[in-house]
Amino acid sequence: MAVTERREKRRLALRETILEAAQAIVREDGLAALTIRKLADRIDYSPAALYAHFESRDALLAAICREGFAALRVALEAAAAKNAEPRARLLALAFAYVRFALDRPETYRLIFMEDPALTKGVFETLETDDGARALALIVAPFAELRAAGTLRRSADPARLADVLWVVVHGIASLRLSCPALPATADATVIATALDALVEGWRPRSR
Amino acid sequence: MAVTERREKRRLALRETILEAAQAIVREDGLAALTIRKLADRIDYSPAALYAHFESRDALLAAICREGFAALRVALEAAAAKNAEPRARLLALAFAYVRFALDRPETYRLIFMEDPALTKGVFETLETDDGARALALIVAPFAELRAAGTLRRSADPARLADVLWVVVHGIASLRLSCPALPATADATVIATALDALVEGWRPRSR
DNA sequence: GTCTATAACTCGATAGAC
DNA sequence: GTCTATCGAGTTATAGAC
Repeated sequence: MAVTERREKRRLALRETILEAAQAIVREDGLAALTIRKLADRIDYSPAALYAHFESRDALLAAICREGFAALRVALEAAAAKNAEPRARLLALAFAYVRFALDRPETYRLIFMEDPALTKGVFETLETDDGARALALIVAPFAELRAAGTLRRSADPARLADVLWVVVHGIASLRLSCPALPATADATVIATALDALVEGWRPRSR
Repeated sequence: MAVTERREKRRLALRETILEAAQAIVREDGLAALTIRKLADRIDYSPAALYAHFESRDALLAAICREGFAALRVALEAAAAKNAEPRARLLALAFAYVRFALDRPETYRLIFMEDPALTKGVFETLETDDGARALALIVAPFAELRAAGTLRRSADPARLADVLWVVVHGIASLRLSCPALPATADATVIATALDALVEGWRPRSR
């Protein structure tokens, strides 16, 4: 079946080409600029051809979302791998998260700031549960800090991780929609919040 | 000049009618559902008539934004007024903020999660500087806590206020776009973050 | 599978009559 | 100011030829 095999290979390659071109358009001109016509034009196919690979524009968006989220997880894993010390790792994770959002604003926007239905659908179909793995990266350092006695026994690592996530998402999404607004620099907000979380949950002196 | 006066009054009333209908559509079906045609239909005017009152759809959106932000400020002021004690006031402000976003999701989205250009334009033309007044509501309690010796002298109230704002915006915007996501309840995230900020910046024991 | 061609819409905005 | 009528440009999606 070498023929059908090659055909399948070509098919997947074209799908990939479409996806990459779509991401490029979204990256360059934003989500609203992604139209089937423009996309087809860019890769020299007719608009109708795309429908053989993606059911609809929404299906295409979902695919972009999934790829984007996977990239975010990779960026976070890279940041985590470089820092053995838990607190430094948390700081690195927070910076990597915000950096990802600022580097790929339209992708981040698509994943976390647009249509809830799209986001929901994407998170439900993530392979290998990217979502849980990404969150686990943030939970782990808090758990380590607690195990080391730096945090109280009553401090719940999952809860602290959610707070930190809320902080970094808050920074990212504000910068994407009202860039001028939090007067405080991103790095300062991250450091202040993380310091507060760790210091605020340190075991009481006595 | 009683005639022109009455005419002006009617004119303003119609402008108000348009604005309210537009807000209703946005509230009910979202920003994308707000079209000139649908709006005109709703108030039994022709599409063209609206252009006598708003230069463009964008101008209409900006007006909705301004009204929405004013409403947010009012909600925050009400929350602040009910709590003399600074820490309780911060908690109440945080809850009021998130509640506003959840009560009027599409309005909140329009103000803080959509087009940066729109947001920028709106914040630059806010009358009586609503923006600064709203932020001042959050800065004040932190300043009071510091003055009372509950926070270190080195704790900057404006910086802590920015962090708290980032937290509440983070919660609000995540709930609007991925409702399922932070597993931790909103109230818990707020309480955890606020506790951390205050406890983490308490004067060192010695 | 991919093409051309087009259906069947949507939209914002404007011209010109009244 | 408000109307009707329409322009011009946009969209997703599909029918049918190849």
